[in-house]
Amino acid sequence: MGRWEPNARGRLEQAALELYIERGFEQTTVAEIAKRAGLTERTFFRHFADKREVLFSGAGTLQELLVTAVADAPDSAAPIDAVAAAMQAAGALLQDRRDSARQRQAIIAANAELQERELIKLASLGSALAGTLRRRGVSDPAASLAAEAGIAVFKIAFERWISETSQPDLPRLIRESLDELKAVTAGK
Amino acid sequence: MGRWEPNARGRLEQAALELYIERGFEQTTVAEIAKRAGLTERTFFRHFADKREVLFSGAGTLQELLVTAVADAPDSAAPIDAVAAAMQAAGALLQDRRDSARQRQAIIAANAELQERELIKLASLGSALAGTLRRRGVSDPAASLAAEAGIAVFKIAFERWISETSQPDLPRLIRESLDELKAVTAGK
DNA sequence: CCGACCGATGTCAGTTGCTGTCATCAGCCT
DNA sequence: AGGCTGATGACAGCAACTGACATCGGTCGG
Repeated sequence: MGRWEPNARGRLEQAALELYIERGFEQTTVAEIAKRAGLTERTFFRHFADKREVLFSGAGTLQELLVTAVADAPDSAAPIDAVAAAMQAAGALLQDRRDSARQRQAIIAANAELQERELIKLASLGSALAGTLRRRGVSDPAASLAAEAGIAVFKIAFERWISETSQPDLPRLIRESLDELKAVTAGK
Repeated sequence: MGRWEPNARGRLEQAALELYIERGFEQTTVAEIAKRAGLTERTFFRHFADKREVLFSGAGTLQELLVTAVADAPDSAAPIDAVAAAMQAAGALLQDRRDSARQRQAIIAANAELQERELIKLASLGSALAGTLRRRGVSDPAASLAAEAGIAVFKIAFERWISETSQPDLPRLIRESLDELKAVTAGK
């Protein structure tokens, strides 16, 4: 233990989330976040690259999860199915945190800069998944397209999951979204 | 005519492009851009919402183009083919500006903030195309998926077009990318 | 047990993106 | 002539972010 209160990073995340909800992202200053966490502005920027990143701390873990899920898929699985299966596994983890997911998504939906950050995280995920598919022997245009298509499937399923008044099953929505994509791209 | 040199906006665009190439995006200040254009920093922000936007002034036009192309597609065209045809039309327009496209893409590739901006422009394009498809009678998950898939197809074709040492035909790359997507999503 | 070292934090000054506000100055209209 | 308008300049100010240096406990080798 150091001489300071423990878990500075966690306190900063918590404080930021609260303030973003209370007054919105733009109306919150980093100094306010730091103050609520009992720290200084400078320390905030030692833990997070910028004011947005505090909302995306879980992205790295999620990406690793999906990458290993794709890497561990049976060899018999087609690329798009390997990606979709990984997405369903991730979806299952989100299933019981729907309320926090909604809250977070509401914050992001209210601010363009946050949407930009989310999009680049998804793009990074796409590159990682494409790389994993290539390591499984999938050749290049197919690997990138399967990864991008998988992300599109997830995005649309996630939107529906968040916006439904009932509480649908996210993995099921992902599977349905994948089936819909397959139908839509069924060649003439 | 006013009392000032004409085409302030164009001069700002030109100056920004030059400086972004000369020293990179981050190393260029808005004050420098304005000075090279013979204007002030304040005037820059009257013409462009922020320092990045100056690289995306054509996005609106391109989006309108694609939306009308999808809207004007024959009723017999499947959603994904209507989108792909629109992408091919846009690709044909880019075909003879490959050098400037490469230059621009090199600037964007060197900076994460610019990549974020590009991604949100593509996302906005996706929403617009999905809306157009819906107006054509396509139901919702299919419309969004067709639009997103079409954008993925374009992204991957564009990357190849930019990175090839030879000078391939962009519309052809788009068609090939679409075929690849159809192959990849061919359900079992 | 002591002093050197280390890692997390604080302090402070500075740059830059971006905004609000008011002044200026031609041309245009009546 | 006089007033209106639209584009620009001038200036002050805020907030995000960075670099440099100080501080303070704990740890570890001697």
